[in-house]
Amino acid sequence: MEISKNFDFKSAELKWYQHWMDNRHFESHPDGREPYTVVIPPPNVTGILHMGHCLNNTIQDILVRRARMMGKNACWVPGTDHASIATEAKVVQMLRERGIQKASLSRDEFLGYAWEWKEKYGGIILQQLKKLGCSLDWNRTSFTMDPDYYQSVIRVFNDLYQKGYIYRGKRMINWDPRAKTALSDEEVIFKEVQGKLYFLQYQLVDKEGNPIPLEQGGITIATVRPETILGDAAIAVNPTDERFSHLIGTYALVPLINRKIPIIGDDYVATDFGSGALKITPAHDMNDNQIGIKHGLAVYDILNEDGTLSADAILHVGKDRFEARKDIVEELKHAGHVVKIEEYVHQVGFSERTDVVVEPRLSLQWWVDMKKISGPALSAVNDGEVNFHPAKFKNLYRHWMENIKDWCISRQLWWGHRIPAWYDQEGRFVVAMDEAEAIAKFSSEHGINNPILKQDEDCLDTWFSSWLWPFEVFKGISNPGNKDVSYYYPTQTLVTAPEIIFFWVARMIMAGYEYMGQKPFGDVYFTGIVRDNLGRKMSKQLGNSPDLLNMIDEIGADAVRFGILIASPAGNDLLWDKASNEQGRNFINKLWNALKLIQLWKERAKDGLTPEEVTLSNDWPHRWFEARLRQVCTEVEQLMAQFKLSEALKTLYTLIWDDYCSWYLEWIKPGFEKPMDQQHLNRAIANFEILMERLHPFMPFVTEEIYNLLRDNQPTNLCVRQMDPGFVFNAADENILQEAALLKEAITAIRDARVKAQIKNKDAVSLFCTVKEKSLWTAIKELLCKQINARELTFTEEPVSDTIQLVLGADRFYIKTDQVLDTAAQRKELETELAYYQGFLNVVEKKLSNEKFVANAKQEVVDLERKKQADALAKIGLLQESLNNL
RNA sequence: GGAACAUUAGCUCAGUUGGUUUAGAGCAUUACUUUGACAGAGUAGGGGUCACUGGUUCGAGCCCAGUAUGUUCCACCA
Repeated sequence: MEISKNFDFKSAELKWYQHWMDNRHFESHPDGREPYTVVIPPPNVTGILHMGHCLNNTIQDILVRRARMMGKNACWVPGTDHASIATEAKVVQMLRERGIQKASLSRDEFLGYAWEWKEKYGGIILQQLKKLGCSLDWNRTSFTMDPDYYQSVIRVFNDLYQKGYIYRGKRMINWDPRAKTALSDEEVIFKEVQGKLYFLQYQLVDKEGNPIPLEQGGITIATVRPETILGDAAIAVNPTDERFSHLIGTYALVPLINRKIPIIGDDYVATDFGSGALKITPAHDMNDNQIGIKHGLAVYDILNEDGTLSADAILHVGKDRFEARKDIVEELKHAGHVVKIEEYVHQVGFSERTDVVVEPRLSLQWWVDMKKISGPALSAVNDGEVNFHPAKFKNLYRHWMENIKDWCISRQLWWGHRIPAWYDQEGRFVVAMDEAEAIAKFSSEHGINNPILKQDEDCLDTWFSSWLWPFEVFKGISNPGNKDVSYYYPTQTLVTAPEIIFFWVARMIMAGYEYMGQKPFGDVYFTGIVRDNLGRKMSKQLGNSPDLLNMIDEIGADAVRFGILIASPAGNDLLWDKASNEQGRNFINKLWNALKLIQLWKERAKDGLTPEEVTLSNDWPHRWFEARLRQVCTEVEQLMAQFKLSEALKTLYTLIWDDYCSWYLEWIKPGFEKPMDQQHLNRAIANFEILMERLHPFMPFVTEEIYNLLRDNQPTNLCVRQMDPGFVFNAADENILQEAALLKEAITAIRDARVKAQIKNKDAVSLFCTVKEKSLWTAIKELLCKQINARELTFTEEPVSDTIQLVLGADRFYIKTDQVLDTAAQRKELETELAYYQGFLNVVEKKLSNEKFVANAKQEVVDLERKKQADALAKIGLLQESLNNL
């Protein structure tokens, strides 16, 4: 059968993915087998595939495919996340492009557009995962706003509220003035900003408001946000600060508006920063708020939700906060309050989603009391119920969980799960599953018939739905105890990015224990962050993120999978470079060429060759390779168990490239134009099949294609071939592996000697040797001669003159050739080697002559050194002898 | 400011409880080879005071202390 020159990945990818789908190989149903369940970290419904997804999903696919081939019932659940803020922002932008303002739409109209948009563009990313070869069970595709899922989120909210774990409270939150929504702490990114520190003097007044002359002590405060003085409620000083302590109990006037505020003492104030006196603005600073509560201060909320100044500010009402800052500085200068202005670098919080400066703001929001549900989740990770890979994330997790803060779950958005709380006109509220239930509840609680209630306008934080993902994809809440959730939950492995350990992983563990009574997954594998070859994070702004789909199109999915994985050390970020794709492509080419050779042999194969026709009369190379194969399979198994996927792939790469192609196929290769023995061929094919089997989870398309061609396109599926669990390394293999090491060493050394003596490959030589293990060398001498183009191998006890002499371990070889030998070069060669061993011997003997070493070291260590010494001495002896023979 | 982790060849990394030939791999690089699966190949070589300074030990890439650099997380003193 004609084989194409190269692997045609384009047609193979289409063909095999379709074939696997047609044969329903990715579908899973509960049965008697052990399940292996993985839920995909749901990408944003609006997302498109990038390098991070590529890494993450390649890893999941490897785990799932491998489990499928190891007799497990593998189930990988796909789906998408509604991603409230990100999606709403995209819809708003789409509307703006069409000339529609969100503010002009009703909630229902807006949601109509949003759903339309979601149906059209949502889920593109899932189609893209197919290109990568991901073996997801597409029948199970979930979306966090599917009707059942939506209901479950509402149910969980109701349940937590009833348990008293959810409350409504006015608290300082991070406010995004562009998105006009609250942000959780995790959604705020602090950046270093060059700003100015303004030193402002406040007039001191007595209790009645009469000015105290400045000579007796005005008070200077320092601030980076001068506009917030309009919200000042006090000035605080440290009670131990002698400069100011006498002022505690007196008053100051806020510049420009002349509000009388008290001067209070609080040891929170640092004496060595700024002026030593701190203005307190309870509505606009987290710490000031705490101090305000402590001292019972008034609250002046000077900002509107869009970041403009409110009526409470008195001045500059309606002006943007940054405009107001500029203007107020001018006014303060004018009025003589500015003492000095210093350049100042400080950290400012920015919104992760909109990148505007976040405003700490007092606001009425819904909260989850996390301490109530975090306990089991903390001990689960501490006690190894849930294992993190790499383990270093365990510390991070513990630290966060032990200092966990309440979770602000309301978001001022329309796209998402609407908060199931209903209010009457007086602001009294009930939490219920729906409006009817709300009305009933309200009536009975407040004794009002047919109350007029209005549902909360806000939505829940996206993560408040995705924390239910591992069980709600199996309808664990909407249909409790169903067959699927009982079978598949808890899932086995979660593969995700370390950035969302708190957003998502921790919360899933909490929800798992709270609602299923057990952990959501046994292992969490944290992938690294994909960076470019300069170490920069890949991002749209930098434009350093390659177009993944283009790449797959250009070089093939298998090469891309290989490329990203080989560059991905366990537990580290990976610096990805296009060159690693090329390594993948070269590897595929190597596989393809091995296939071509096998196919060529198939055409020339004959049964029952005469002994003269069979190149190898014994099966030594097969026995060796099969031992090596078992050894590597065991290694790979161990590496996979530790989630060292990259190393597992490297190990297979070496096995295939070096052991199978470079050694094994060469060893069984018949002479030029000689027929191939069918028995040999069969074993080579069987071994090739096992290689493809073990490689398949990593590179599914090319392996499936080769496997089918090896079987001459009989209907087979590598995809669901079952790995033999008994195919593991055993001690009996050790012997032949060592023999092979000797043989390889001899071949390499003799080839090297030939090259150095400039003996052409086609010129045959004669080989003589003095060896210890004569029986071994007798068995493999034919093999050796073929590899180095020697006419024959003759055993001898005496030195052979006019030859190239080699010392290999305790054995010695003589290469006889018709060519004139360059004795000087040979001498140099031997002398270099001699010098090395003498140096080595020195080190060993130095050790052995150290009495303390001999006295203190373990006996086996000393024995080993003695053996090294003996070996080195023997080697030196042989080398010197060779030199003398020259 | 606090903490965690890292620092081994040009690059990316192994190096398992301190002794396993005077430190390994892949990629890159250099020289040579080359017509029978594969130049997208083969063979060989070069390249490292294992960040630095001390310490423990008969013995340190590995353990301890400190220093430097980097990454990440936490906090955010106005």
